[in-house]
Amino acid sequence: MPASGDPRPCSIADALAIVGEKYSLLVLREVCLGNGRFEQLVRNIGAPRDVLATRLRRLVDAGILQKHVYSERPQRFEYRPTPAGLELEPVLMTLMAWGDRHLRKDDDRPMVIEHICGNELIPTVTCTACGGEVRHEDLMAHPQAPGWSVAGPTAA
Amino acid sequence: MPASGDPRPCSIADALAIVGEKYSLLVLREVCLGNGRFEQLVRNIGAPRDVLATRLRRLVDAGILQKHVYSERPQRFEYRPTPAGLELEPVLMTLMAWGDRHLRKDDDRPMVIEHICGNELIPTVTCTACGGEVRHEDLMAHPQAPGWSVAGPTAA
DNA sequence: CCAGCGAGTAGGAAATTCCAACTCACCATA
DNA sequence: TATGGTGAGTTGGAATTTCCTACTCGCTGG
Repeated sequence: MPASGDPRPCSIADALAIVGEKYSLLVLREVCLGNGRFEQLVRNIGAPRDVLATRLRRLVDAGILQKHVYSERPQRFEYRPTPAGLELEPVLMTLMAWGDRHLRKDDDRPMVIEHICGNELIPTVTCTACGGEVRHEDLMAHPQAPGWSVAGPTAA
Repeated sequence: MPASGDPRPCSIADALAIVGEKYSLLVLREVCLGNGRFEQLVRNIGAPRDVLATRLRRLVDAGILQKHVYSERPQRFEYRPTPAGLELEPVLMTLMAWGDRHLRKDDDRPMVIEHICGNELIPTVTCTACGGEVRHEDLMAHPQAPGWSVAGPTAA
């Protein structure tokens, strides 16, 4: 992903420029689960080792992961999410829920997340101000910068 | 993205296999904004036309977009999100908010979304059951299928 | 001394992306 | 009826990335 190419200023594009490359979000999944060692990542994600090394460098540079030494002599590392990285976990949860709903028949979810409240986590994206669920019809886009021409129902 | 490669059964990986390719989520952004025509997509996303054509085919096949005829003779199309596609919009909003928070200094957000409640949308991912915000420390992963070995704090 | 593990690097084949140009159908004008 | 223009792609090759296998390097354990 050399040039962003995106002619619009957009935080979605910017975010994807960092975590949108192949494997990056799966790395984050593993790291959030505590499986942050290189060999674990290779095994659990199934990514080529060199690509993985590149991704890890990038995610560390971006401040999403941190390289943690879990053993001096022999020196061994583990990747852990930074606070910024942890803030992406809700994105993963939302994506997982979407996949569970739309990509699987029945209830054969490969993974269930339990929330501290005791229930299975079914994430909902809500408006912080009013608490209401975020639905397309309730949104209105207001471009703040040039480069945006919005046409449709979500227009400004 | 030929082989998923992911040796684990995982709805995050499955979802990313569909919408995780370069440009796919940007296509969804534009389409949710109502800019669903091929030429608009080319201009607004900055993707090569051939790649875009491939992505659009894939997203339609996956049931995320629908090709809509807005003019017979000359035949002209517009891509629109299906209900399944619209359910990904919260993912985009969450990603945008993350980008706004971590990738930009100050408040130079390129786009502000207004919620129907009258406030600026700041999305929060919450637990549907208890309404609490989803935070890493409050989650516990329970693998339902073989292929999972979880080590860390979020372990089962 | 030899084998083995973790964490990568190196080299080349295979697959994708990128770019510019081209097509095809149709309309508008003249 | 030629001439130009638009929308929605397709095509052909060059430039990048990915993928795969093997290799390295530091260190430990027997």
